[in-house]
Amino acid sequence: MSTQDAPPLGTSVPAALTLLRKRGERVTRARRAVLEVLDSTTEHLNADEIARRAAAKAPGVHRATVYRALSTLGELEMVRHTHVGGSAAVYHLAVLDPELGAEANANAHAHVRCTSCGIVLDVPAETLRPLVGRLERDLDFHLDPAHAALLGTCAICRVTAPQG
Amino acid sequence: MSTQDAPPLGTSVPAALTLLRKRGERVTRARRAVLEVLDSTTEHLNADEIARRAAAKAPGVHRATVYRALSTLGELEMVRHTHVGGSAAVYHLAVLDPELGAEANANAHAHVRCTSCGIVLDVPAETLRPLVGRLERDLDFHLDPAHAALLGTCAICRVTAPQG
DNA sequence: CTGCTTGCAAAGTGTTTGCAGGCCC
DNA sequence: GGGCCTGCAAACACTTTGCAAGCAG
Repeated sequence: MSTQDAPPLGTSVPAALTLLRKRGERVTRARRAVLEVLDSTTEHLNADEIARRAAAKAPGVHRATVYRALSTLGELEMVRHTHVGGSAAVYHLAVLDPELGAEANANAHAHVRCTSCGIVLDVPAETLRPLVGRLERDLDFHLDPAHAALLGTCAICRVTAPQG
Repeated sequence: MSTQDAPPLGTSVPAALTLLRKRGERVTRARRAVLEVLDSTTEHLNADEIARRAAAKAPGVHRATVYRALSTLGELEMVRHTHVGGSAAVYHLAVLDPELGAEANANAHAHVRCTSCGIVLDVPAETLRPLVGRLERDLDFHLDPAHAALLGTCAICRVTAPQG
């Protein structure tokens, strides 16, 4: 539907593990489980939910370990997270292309979240591009559009509870 | 510098208290202190810092009370808050015009925050307007540009620590 | 007086960290 | 086998809440 297909679910883990090893990082049960969880969905999962699902795949994996794994994978730019309002950060797999490395973020997108119902909507990176350019020029500020969600009210909630 | 002057510091409290009473809310020591703190600066203060300063003006004012006051004032649209990454929300006085009510938000602005040094920069509402319109059209989503800060890297940090 | 607000303490989220032991390479 | 990772528990930062007393209107 877009110019670039979303990566097929459940196919990125082997490449991710290879990349991990290539970077001198260890491949552990916990890290594999986290990657599998992230690779199995397109949802916006928070650390707690990732921990729950990871523990289902690899019993005993601890929440703290999931946080550490997400942190490590984040530093390696294999996983990205988004802060969404005041609540828990949500994580997703970066598009991993063994050839291109972590730059192949063709599915990079920003998020907006409805403060009324909590739904998170994806916004194509292209939509944010003008703003990115503007901030670059005006403030010399390099925006990372995917790192924080903007907030507002979705169509449904606007009808349900008009600008109360 | 802009088409609209920033409101002069230290002048909004009386009007705010009047508005409070007009809405049937009580004027208390804690609420007055919070309003005075917010009215005395243009900084981006979090609840903890507001509590610290409020306690200086009105000894005994408790952090929990400050949170409650900020919440109440927020519902009345006299105070706005911004979520900035994963850290504490920052609060500021909405422009209160007794004639116009809380809509007179001429100084409304969005924020961007440098993930490296933490500095928060203001972005004029005007800069976000195209994005607001775009989301309105594309997703029927009503964006509140001031409610969450976007993240990125500021000019100084980009030089100091070039892209990772 | 009435009951909204407060102070206090405690609980609730979300996330990080110190330490001893375990597993990857 | 050496040292990175993990499990656990505890600490941490931010925010909310139950309750009895206090003050605004």
